[in-house]
This record gives sequence, structure tokens and C-alpha cells, in this order.
Amino acid sequence: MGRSPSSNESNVKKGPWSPEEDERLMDYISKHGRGTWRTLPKHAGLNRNGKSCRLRWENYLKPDIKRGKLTEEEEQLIINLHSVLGNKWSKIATSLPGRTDNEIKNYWNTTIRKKLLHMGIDPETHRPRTNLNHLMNLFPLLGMSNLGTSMSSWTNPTGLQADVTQLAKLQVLQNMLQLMNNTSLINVTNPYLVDNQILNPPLDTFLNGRNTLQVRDPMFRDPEYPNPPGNNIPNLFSQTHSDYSQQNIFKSGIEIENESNYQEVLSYTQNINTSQQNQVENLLPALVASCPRTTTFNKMESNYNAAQKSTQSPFSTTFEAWEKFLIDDDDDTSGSYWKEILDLTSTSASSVS
DNA sequence: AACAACCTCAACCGCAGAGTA
DNA sequence: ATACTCTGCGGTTGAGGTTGT
Repeated sequence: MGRSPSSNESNVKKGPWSPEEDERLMDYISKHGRGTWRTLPKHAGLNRNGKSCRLRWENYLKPDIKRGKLTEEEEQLIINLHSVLGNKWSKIATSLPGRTDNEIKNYWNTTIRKKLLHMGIDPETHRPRTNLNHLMNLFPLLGMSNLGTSMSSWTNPTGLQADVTQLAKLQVLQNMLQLMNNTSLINVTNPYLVDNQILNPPLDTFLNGRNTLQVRDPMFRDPEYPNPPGNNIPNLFSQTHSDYSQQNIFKSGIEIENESNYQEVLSYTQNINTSQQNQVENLLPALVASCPRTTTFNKMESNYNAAQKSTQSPFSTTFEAWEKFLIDDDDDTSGSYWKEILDLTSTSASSVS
């Protein structure tokens, strides 16, 4: 038989709340508590439905709601939690006190999503996007970072320009490797994957201190974990390890607030890993270091896109373009590594075609 | 200065799951 | 077992603000 049908709500007010309505709602809840949302508007003298009252309270009027722009730490936490939880905004919100699920959802859709796309990362999977168009979107970033001294805004004492260069290269390399894996042009395995045995240190090896889970990019070789036996891909980054550490470029970790939160995040991480390959790939948010996006950047990007429209980019010349971008660098040592990689990939690609 | 394009975010909508009569 | 309510969630919308031309 059920309950009596709900009252006619067709005449209730919709749209933005007036200050008077806010005051009535706050006044009522402070005096009587929430009660049931359905009956609250009637008791509070509001011509709104309960759902609207609940939303207004939860997302705007509740006293402990934090105002203002999200911090970089909060942003990084959202990215990391999203890589584990997906679009579970309410779950993500529980790790950010004072932030609502609606606010986090909005911030993701308007800001973080775009950042990830510009970094060549699929915001849904947190993995590198693997078609050539997406790959080509990374070149403006490389071009910008290689401009070096001509762009004073990118050169600073903390080596931001160098960071951007390395990040961009790292991203391109990951895209290249994944692209070639997917297209079967060349059998390039994950450097930490030998005979389906993952050599990357397990996640909790990165536990740093008592309550911070450090998530590093798996392509970043730590000197403590040298090349896997029989793997002929050079250890690209070991020589710059200390530089990266000092600049905290890989410090993007999941901030664990308490023991239960840590267990929750960790268990989610473990549950979603259908394979350890997935585990490695799900650590990709560490790549998303803060990347200043300036007007200059936008102009360079649009210039680049315009140039792209007027030129054909067959697969062979794409490799040439990569070579030009990646090897044309001040650092001769790292350049030789890139050349080695490109020689390997282009040789293999041509042997297939 | 005027207009267009883009961005942000509060609020709405529809749905699902749990609870209730 | 069924029909209904309540609550919360995630996706979407659109008004107002901002930026670019």
C-alpha cells in the first residue's frame, strides 16, 4: 500500500535562491535541525521542494563549507583520487573537508579535465592518449619548453623550464611506446615488465613517512631499481634523479589523512588492479605537474595547429619530427638517449612496413 | 564601446538503492 | 510482494561573468 502520494509540487519556486530564502532555511535548520527534507520547506515557510532545500544547504549554506579556489594540493588529491575512484564525486569529497561533491565535480569538468587533455592524458582512464592527433598536441609543449632563454617567463631559478621539457619528453615517450604497442609496429615492453613479472617496486614501497603515499611515474627509473635484466632500453632518467627529487617534481602523492582513509585508498587501488600492468599505468597522474598555461602558450599552440593544417604528416615524417624535437636539446647526454630510442623505434617501424 | 565566444558554477533532472507501509 | 517515499548521486543545463576581437 505504501505511503500517501507526495503533495503537488508543480507550483514550487525554482532557480536561484534569494537571500531571504537562504535566511529562512538557515534559521529553520539552526532551530529545528534538518528533519526530513520533504517536510522541511513547508515547516520553514519556503515555496521550494525538499530536494532543492537539501541541495542549497549541502552545497552552499552549511556552515563548514570552505570557500575560495581549490589549492594545488587539493587539485592533486582530486586527480589522484579520481584515478582510483573514477567519477565518485561524493567519495572524493569525503577526502576534502569543506568541499562539496558538486564543487569538485565542477572543478574537474571545467579545469582539471582540460589540463589533463592538454598534457595528452585521457581524463577518464588517466592513461596517455594514443592516437597520433593527440600525440601531436604535445609538440607545442615541447616547442615552448625548448625556446629556453627567449622566454623569460619560463626561466626561473627553480628550473621550471627544464622540468617542463623533461615532462613533455617523458609524455611523448610514453605515448610513443603505447602507440607502438597498440599498433603492433614494434614489440616494446614496459621496462618493468619482463615475462609478465612486474619489476616496478610495489605501491607501498613508496610509502614515505607515516601518512603520505608517494606515487611516482613508473617510467622514472630510480637508481635503487636498476634496469631489469635483458632489457635493452636505456635508463633514461637515472642521471637526473637527484635533480627531480630536489625540485619535487614527482611529489604529487595521495595525501592520506588518517589510517582509515589510507586503507580505503590503498584497497581501492589494489581492487582495481586487474593486472599489475594496470597498476603501473594507473600511476600516471604523477605526470601532471602544474603546467602554467599562458597567453603565449595559447598562441604558440594555435600557431602550431595552423601550421599542422597546411602540412601532411605521414607516419615516417612523424618520426623525423620527433627526432628533431627530442634531440635538438642543450643536453648532449640526454640527446643521445633520445636518439637511441628513436633509432630503435624507427628501425623497427620500417622493418614492419 | 560593442559584440561574440568562452568559462564558471549554482541548480535542476533523472535515476538507483534503501527504507517503509 | 508490492508500491511508494526519501535520500543521495552523477550528468546536464543555463544565467551571469569574463575575456578576446
